[in-house]
Amino acid sequence: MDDLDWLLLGELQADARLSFSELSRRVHLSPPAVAERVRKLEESGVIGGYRAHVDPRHTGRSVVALVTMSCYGPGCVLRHPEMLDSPDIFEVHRVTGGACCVLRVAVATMEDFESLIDRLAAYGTPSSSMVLSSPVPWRPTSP
Amino acid sequence: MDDLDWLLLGELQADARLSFSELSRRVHLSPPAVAERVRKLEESGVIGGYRAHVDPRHTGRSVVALVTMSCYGPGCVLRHPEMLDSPDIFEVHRVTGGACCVLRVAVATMEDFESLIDRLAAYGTPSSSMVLSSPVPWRPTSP
DNA sequence: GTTGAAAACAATTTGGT
DNA sequence: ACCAAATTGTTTTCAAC
Repeated sequence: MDDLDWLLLGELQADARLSFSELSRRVHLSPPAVAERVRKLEESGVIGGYRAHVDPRHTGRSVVALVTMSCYGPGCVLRHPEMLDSPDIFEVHRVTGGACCVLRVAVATMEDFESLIDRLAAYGTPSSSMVLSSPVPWRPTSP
Repeated sequence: MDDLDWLLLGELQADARLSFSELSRRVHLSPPAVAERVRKLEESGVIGGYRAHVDPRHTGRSVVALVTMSCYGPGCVLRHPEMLDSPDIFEVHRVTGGACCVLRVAVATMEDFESLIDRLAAYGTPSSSMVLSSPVPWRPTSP
């Protein structure tokens, strides 16, 4: 991971669809050199994939929330992956502190949200914070 | 947004580097049709960009946390964007509830984390949950 | 890591249903 | 809205260095 790798990572984080040729122009390296560096970044796991980013709010999922689950023991939602296998749940993070995990969820309506919370409540105590806006929706990893 | 659009979104969320030709094969549509549909998805904002996903933990940032900031009034961190302009802060979400915002942060060491918390404490009261693991690190948006 | 050439591939335009 | 065909251009991938 030298400066050149970070340059490539920066470009690909900003636009994952850049061709090796275009990348080679931007970082002033030959296309084969770029291809091999990117391949190594992929194989080493630094690049975990290339994704089109879809804003849930642009697809009818206008209710976004962070749901903190307090549930320990055998009933904990983390021990029931089928519950977490919902298209409404976009991220699950196990955390330290008074809660066991934090979920990022996005649904179309408050009614859907209520129903999701009801389902989650079977495993523990959900505590919800509605996301009003995201001043920093995302930032690239940099050195 | 019909079924075909969702099919395309699914493919591009799984692999943003697919060519229009390859996409056209997968969804059984001609390349020009795919190109125009994707262009429309981009222009309408449904596709917000294409990003290489870099796992911070693979780049030395092994300390990941969710930091909840309690700070209201003129001193609130949300009114000081320069504070949020840090390479250690990857997401900022304004939320309802007892807190004003939630930050996803990733740093190399606990020492770095301590220093970040110290800086944040100038604006309000940070409450940190360390991310132990992410059972669902990410899920694509689907209908 | 570079260069240059060959082969493969992809994007776009056109004309049409 | 879509397809097919052809053109044009680009990208990738060899090889040799």
